[in-house]
Amino acid sequence: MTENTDLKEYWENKPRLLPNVSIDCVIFGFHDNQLKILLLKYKNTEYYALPGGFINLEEDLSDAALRVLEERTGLRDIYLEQFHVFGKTDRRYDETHRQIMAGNGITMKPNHFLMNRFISIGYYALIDLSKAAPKPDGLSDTCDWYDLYKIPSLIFDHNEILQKALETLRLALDEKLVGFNLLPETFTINEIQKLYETVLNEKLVRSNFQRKILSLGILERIEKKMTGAANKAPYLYKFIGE
Amino acid sequence: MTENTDLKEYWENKPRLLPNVSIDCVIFGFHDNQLKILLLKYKNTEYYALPGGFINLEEDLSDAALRVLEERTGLRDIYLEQFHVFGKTDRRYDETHRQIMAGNGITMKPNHFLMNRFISIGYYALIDLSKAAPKPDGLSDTCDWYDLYKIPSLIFDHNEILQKALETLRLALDEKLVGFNLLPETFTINEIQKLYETVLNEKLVRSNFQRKILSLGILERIEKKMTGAANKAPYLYKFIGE
DNA sequence: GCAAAAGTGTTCAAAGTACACCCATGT
DNA sequence: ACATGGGTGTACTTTGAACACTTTTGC
Repeated sequence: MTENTDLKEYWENKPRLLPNVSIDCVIFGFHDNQLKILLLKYKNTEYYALPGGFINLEEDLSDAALRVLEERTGLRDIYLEQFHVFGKTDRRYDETHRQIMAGNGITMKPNHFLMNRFISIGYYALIDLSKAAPKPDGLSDTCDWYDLYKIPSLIFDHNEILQKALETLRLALDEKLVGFNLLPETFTINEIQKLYETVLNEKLVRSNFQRKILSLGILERIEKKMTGAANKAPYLYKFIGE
Repeated sequence: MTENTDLKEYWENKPRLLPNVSIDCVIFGFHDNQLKILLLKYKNTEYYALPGGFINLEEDLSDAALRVLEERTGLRDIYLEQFHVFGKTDRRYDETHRQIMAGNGITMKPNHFLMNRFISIGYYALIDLSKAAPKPDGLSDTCDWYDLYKIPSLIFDHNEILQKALETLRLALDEKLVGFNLLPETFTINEIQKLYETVLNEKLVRSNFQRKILSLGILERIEKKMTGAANKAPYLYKFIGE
């Protein structure tokens, strides 16, 4: 049985899933002083979407979110936070689903389980972009990073979901920084500052930021980092206890 | 057709609801310097529960929460906030459901829609207890206020849901105070302070609280309130623009 | 020495805390 | 008058923003 036969079988029948509920993951990745978002593009369409999935009948909600994240990035043990449930009655996108499936050579019966209203539970994650290995799902042909401030138009209400995730992230940045997998093992204060500036989309005062971030008491100073540049070498830091 | 026949019919068949999803409402009410919670007690059982409900197929999630609130309190246009989704696989309470139904003379078929895993979306509301007219639902015989710090053991994971709601409320108190319907039309600063102290479960310094709450810029001073007590009369306040 | 970036110090303002004092009210 | 609770003032501490100064590095 080829992989494609599996895929057709899966989508043409009603899988053993929690009906009418989906998960959407806003996966933030940081690199090159840019905050990026992981998006899928469905085969033979111009439809971009957040990585998402469904919940198996015997699967915790949070595990389902972790699974979606792992399937798309290969990463495990990642900090994931639930931020909102989107539940308007007009979350029903029969025609778009039909086109996505058509792009994969799959014909949907009128009573297909996707032909229904769905509520979607939003999760967000923050990762070190360089550690991820993005992988499209069966229906999409690309799974790539997009600059947060150059996001294409997304299917369904995914632009709204992304916006809400970003708001939540901005409010939670300080408290959640420890659990984040957004930075490499060791890093300079300047790198964290760039991260903050990118997430908040505003410039911060270097000297004050330094004190503020150190005062959180979550950083441990390691050795200096000789960059080869004609200036004072910054210290490297890591999160305490890691 | 008697009302009881309707009830039996409703619960013995699969109603047109979003399957496997429920709503639970943590309804906080303030009165007599006490923070209370609205709880149901199911007929002919010792089971206490948060007011809850299901989502009609053609109903927004937030409207469903508002409807549950109105059905139990008679109140409309109330501030409601979604705070968490509870989605563990063990949220499946066949035996308890069976007993609740049995208490109402209803026999559940083995494939009844409640005999399944449910995820539950938590909402919380804050109301002026004296404005509410609690009304049991069809399956319960009481719908009453319980002191927050004397909560009985609740069914399912409702104690956990309540705890999470309280944590969210404590963090959001300042920002959400305006939208709250937790106080009467007009009130004294002391009444708000009692509210804060009850919610936070700690004593606050009177003089400082006064300034802090006034500095929020959301209160408008009305006339004095002659209490008849042997002390200076406090001013009454109302929320600006109400 | 000089430019560039890192690290530290200084100053001022805002916000939060502790506590004292005065004011109004009914007995 | 005085006890009681409401309202305001004052002094101190903490937090945070603005900006100057010093240190380190490679050319």
